[in-house]
Amino acid sequence: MSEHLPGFRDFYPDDLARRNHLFAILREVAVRFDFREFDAPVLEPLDLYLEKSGEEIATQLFHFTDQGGREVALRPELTPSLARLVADKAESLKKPIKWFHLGEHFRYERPQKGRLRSFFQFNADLIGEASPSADAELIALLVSLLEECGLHSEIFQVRLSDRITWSLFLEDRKVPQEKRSDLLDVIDKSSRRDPEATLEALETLLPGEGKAFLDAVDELKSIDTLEGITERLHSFSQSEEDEAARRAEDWKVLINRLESLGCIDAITIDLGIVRGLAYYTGFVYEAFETSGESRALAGGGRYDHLISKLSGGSSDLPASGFALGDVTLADCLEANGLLPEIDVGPDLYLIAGGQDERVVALQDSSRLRKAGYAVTYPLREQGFGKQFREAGKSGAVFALVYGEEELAAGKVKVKDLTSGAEKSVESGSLIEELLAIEEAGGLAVES
RNA sequence: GCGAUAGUAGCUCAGUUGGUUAGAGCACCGGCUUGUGGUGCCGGGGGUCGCGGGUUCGAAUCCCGUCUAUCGCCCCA
Repeated sequence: MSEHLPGFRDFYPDDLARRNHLFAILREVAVRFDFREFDAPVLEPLDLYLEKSGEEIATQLFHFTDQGGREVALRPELTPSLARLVADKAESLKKPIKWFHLGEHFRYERPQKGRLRSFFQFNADLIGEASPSADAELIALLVSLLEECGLHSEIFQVRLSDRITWSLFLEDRKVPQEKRSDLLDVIDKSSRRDPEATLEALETLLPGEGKAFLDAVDELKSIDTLEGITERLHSFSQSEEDEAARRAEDWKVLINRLESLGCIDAITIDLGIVRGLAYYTGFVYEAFETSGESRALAGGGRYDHLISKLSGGSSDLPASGFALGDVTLADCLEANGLLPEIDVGPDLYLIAGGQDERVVALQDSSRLRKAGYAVTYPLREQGFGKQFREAGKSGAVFALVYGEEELAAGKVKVKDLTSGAEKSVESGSLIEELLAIEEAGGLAVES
């Protein structure tokens, strides 16, 4: 039955109106935070993605060989393209770079709730600033985006974590360097896996120490206050100026900024968030519905070495950013009754009695359209009753009636389709009259 | 890629232990209606019952396969 490819969507006008409405909100909020919109190609060299993520990623890409023999792929994410844009002009771009992007992405994966093969993603990145103030700005933007879509902190929370804190934890426990990335992976999964499986995985990596390690991990994950984090980090410290002490200071700066920016209510400290990706280097976060079940609304974090890696070392800039997907966002809004029905009706619906009246109505439609009104009229000859019915169903704000009487008197009858009230106006001053009526908030019913 | 459940009109669904020409509401189109709609009345179009095969005198109904969707696993940039 399905006419589109699996994981792809058709957007009928009502659907697209809703999508555009949401996108307009996202764009507007991003601009308020002084982020600039950019774009990049949808189709990129396959290598761009293999370099970042390895060969295995190819099975999850839409990729093919083009007629020129080039291996190409539809973009599954934006970061590699962004890194190229930034690296190419790293010298001349004013720092910090605050850019955002809203576009379609493609991943060849099993479609599920909240995850399709084609989806739109809002990306925001802040490049060239390594301090936690940049992370705070991004998180504040994320919270604002969700709030302006109608959500609030009782519906969603941004779970905040830090990979450096985890590294210091591993360091403190004297875990060999080569096992750290695997352990972070196990820790990342531990929140959505049953404890037995986690214990088993830990025991494999650290024979004999699995249980003790798991207890220590759970203890760290249970911390949900700045004081708790600070205390724990100082327990890793050897001196007042080592990395653990500096990280405690970073946490303090970040949390204080988030407080000042007014979004602390939407933040939960939760070290259970690690994010699977190896390239994250600092604070990481994911936005979730508090109701629990659904997948992350958004996710992001700091990736200080990625631009260097993707640019082949030609430029090295600290960076941080997040992505917000349209599928989970729309699901969340719908579940909370916040998906608006967008009215796509015209401003004016013209109703004409006969041939002569129609000529005048069409002439007016031309004037009105040039003046900026969305104008429509029935394409076929129809009776008044029928035309009024159509006018009502069209969603138009006003009907303009061109009948025999109006034509003879050089007038047009304006009908407010919401209130049902009518007013005859001089044909020559129609636009002025319409403006006055709109100014007054419509035509009132005579009492 | 692996398991589980489902699939009947554009949408939501009904369809008796297998039995004539598969129905309803909403939506859509037309008429009543060349001067008043969204909210009246009458009528109409629209289905290879997801697709393919099998069992049977006969299949929307039972069996197998397949596709798609949903849920769980893997993954989640």
